[in-house]
Amino acid sequence: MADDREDMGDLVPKLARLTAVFNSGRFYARAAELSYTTLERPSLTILGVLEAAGEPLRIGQIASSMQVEAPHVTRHVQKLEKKQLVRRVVDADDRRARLVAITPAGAAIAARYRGVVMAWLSDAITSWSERDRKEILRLVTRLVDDVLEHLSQLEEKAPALDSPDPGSAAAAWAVTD
Amino acid sequence: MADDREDMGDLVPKLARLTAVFNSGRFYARAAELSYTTLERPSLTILGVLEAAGEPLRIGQIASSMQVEAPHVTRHVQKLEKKQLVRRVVDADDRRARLVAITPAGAAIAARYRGVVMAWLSDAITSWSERDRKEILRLVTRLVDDVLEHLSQLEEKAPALDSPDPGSAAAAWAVTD
DNA sequence: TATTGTTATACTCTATAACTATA
DNA sequence: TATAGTTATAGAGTATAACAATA
Repeated sequence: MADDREDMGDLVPKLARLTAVFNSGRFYARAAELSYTTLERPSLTILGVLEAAGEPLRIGQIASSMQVEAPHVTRHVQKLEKKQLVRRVVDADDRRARLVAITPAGAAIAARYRGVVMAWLSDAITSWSERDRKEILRLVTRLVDDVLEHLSQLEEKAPALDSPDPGSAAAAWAVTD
Repeated sequence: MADDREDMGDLVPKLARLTAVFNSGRFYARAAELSYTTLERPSLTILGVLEAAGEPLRIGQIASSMQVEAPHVTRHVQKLEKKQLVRRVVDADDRRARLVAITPAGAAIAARYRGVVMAWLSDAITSWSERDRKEILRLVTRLVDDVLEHLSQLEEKAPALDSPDPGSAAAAWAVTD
């Protein structure tokens, strides 16, 4: 168990760098430019979520998928609606909610952006074997699923951690920032 | 080739979600809480970079590693210095530069934070086989290396893309946002 | 009374531009 | 003249709180 964690410890800095690259303004700016879009990053992300889902989603579902709070999604959906890249329909089953649906114009932009990133990623790993390509797709897919699953489990049973027990062993590590 | 790209297309949304999770404020807030630190995220990232490097680094090196611009690093290094989590020494070889070195207190915080993330990641994949764990470490490591390599190649030969040729085939795709 | 979403506000993150000092 | 870094400023990204409407 301790050994497992040691092994995985090497993965943390790697993932940190990977996320830094994909999340960097530089990376986004370049991909957006090649996609001929002036949309802000969260707007493009929303289009991507809707495209991947293949069906209209609620604000809450989009927020959850993006790991952000709802108001953030609301604001960008409003901008997207003005540009007619999404449209909103009242959810017949629950009239508090309104479903966000991607329009053909929105889907075109999402597909173009994804195509740019895809081509770029593909170019980055041209030297990989067929087997390694299949493996990374399988393992990253599984990692995403398990990480999200684990995260939602933590959130269910977690809220008591706001004020840690000062007498606990963990608190004894505490170091002043 | 077109097929390769199709396959990798599935990887894009997965990576997007993975990076969204690791980069989300929620995730950071939780890990920081468990690490008993009140440092801001970029400060913690800087400590992580210094810890991983194992030697003092220049501002420019840290910025490059984080994929951000130098002024951003400067500001956070100044905060870290006030808290005595890093110290700065003039580079004897080039007196324009000053090396940023992590202090024992800073290293303690970085290690604790990494430990939290590591344990959390380890818990998320407890059900994985030994083989899959080794594989994801190997493949993600390779992916990071290749992606960074490819990115730096693009930056070398890229700057001409600011104003795409309006007559090109690519520009013909252009769709108004 | 709980839940879905919106509006208002503020803070964090990051880039660009202008500047200083050394090479 | 070019490079490493800093200071100043502005804009993008996101969270929290207060509210409205429906369940």
